[in-house]
Amino acid sequence: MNSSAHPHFKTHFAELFRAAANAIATPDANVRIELTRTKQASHGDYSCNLAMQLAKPLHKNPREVAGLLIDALPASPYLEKVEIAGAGFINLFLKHSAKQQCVHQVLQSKEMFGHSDSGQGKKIQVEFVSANPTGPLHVGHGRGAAIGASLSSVLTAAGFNVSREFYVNDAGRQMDILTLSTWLRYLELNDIHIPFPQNAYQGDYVKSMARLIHQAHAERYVHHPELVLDGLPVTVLETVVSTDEHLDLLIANAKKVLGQDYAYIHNFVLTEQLGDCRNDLMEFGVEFDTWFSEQSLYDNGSVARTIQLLNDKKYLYEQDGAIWFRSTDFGDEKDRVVQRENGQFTYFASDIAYHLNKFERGYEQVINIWGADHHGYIPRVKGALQALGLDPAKLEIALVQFAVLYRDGKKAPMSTRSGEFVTLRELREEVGKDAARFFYVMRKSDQHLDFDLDLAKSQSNENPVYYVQYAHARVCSVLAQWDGDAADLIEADMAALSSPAELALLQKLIDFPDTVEMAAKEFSPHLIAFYLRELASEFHSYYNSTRFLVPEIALQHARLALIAAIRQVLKNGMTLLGVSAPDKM
RNA sequence: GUGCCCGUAGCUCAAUCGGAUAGAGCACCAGCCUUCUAAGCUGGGGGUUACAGGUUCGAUUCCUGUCGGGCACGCCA
Repeated sequence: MNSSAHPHFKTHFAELFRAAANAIATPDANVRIELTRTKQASHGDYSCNLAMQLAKPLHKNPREVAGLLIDALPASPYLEKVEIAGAGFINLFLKHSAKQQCVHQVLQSKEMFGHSDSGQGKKIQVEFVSANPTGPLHVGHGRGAAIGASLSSVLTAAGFNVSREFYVNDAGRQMDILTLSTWLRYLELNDIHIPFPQNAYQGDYVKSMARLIHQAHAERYVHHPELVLDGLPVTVLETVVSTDEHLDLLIANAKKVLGQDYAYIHNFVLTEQLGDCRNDLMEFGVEFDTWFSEQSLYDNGSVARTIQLLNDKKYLYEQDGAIWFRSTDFGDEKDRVVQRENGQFTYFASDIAYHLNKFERGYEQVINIWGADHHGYIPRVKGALQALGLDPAKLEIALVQFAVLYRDGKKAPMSTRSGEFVTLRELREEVGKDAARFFYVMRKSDQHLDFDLDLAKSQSNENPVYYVQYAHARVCSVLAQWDGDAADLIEADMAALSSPAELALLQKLIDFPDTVEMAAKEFSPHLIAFYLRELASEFHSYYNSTRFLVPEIALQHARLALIAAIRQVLKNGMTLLGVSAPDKM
């Protein structure tokens, strides 16, 4: 990347303009040097608005400043010409040779093209998915998984030291409800029929787990129904009334009558669901470096210690028998309970401990990918970090809007508890991993995603991932029919590539590293998806207008080298998104 | 009711911390396969960037208000 033969143009030109700005003795040397790619060919390849920024402090009109800057601009071997345009833009035109050399760079760097060291090895953690292990992942989780995985890959490519983490909520009430649900299903298998609460987990996977326990342990966990229903109103015997109190009583009874066996069932369902989740995600191309247990924060005293720390700093107070954190000191709407009247810590309490733990592990930047419905939770978490003396700016919360499912043109219901949901696994099996991964990151993460199941399942040519993959397969096909060795193309002379389409393609390849950097900086993997579609589009157009296997060897090799480079960049981009790059379609 | 996010072509979405004539895909219309993969390409119509003000050389972008939509407002997780 840093070879003087292959400069990073934006950086290179920024240095030239910095020198020019200093030379004309600007009173404000702190201006940011901005270089942007132009939209129109008549505006050159790169544009700089420095003259307009300096016009005011220099008390001169922008075009005059532009003239001074150009006069002071050090010579560059890559520039064909420099022009003043519009209100004072300075447009840079690259020499053809400067563009052509990027083919060599791509073919030499191979899968590393697009990688940079701009992240400087900074330790950064991305926490995502973190779904309750109480049932199969659904298509909503899928979006967080796809965005988190792609963003992690992008950050890695941009030179960050990335750690992917899944926070396992194994300590809460939801796990108790799943444990109870499984046990009730197990009792049914033993001909003990207790009305199954509506707000318990209804899914078939609960029955499956009950069968596994039944097969392995027969009637070992059977208890008399009267004990199970102890203390519950008589009416529940006939109905499936389902209040939280009802459920909590059942859970309490289960813990009482099962004793040590409760922990066994709890652990069994947790292990089952976590294993299922892990496999599901692995098949989706999503893997984690760390699966972090919430329960461990209780077991090793982290939660109690963290709360004590907040208390020492005078951010806690007691009211109505509960312990509150004064989050309003940090802009939250109201104070929040960290320890309930019954002595139980809240989820918020363990979450504070968790975030403190993240920074204790040395991460310089932490990114949480959350569903947008959690946005109200941000002020209290950031507030807690601030209270603990940490910089809340080091925690970045990326909100992901839920995917809204459409089936037969209507919204599909989504509720884990009721069992009416489309699972991620189902989606993968029907539309394929590639389509699902690409589809999920096709739009900005803070935008709603309308997921048309019928369209996604139809395998029609409307699926955008095929368009990009097809470009890759087409290049493979051409190179397979050429009787040379692709490795030799690195030596090809690119001077023959001078048509507008070819020069535009060369510039597009040059743009790839910038796009990766931008995606990393803005936490926006969708930029990669858009880039790939644009590159594929330009290639398809080029393919239809130009023959590659032409008789003139120099021209043939130059064109083949170009499409080989395009193939490499398409593959690198698709890899970032977890999409495969097939050789044939 | 309060807070946060959003409102761009018929539909789904882009637009590089404020830049030049706001761009793609789908849909619609008209064309292109005896030539390297037609899952492709070429051309066409489509817009007061919800609305009204403000800030400045310049606003889809920033500020205020109105309208419309989403989400959140537990001693749940």
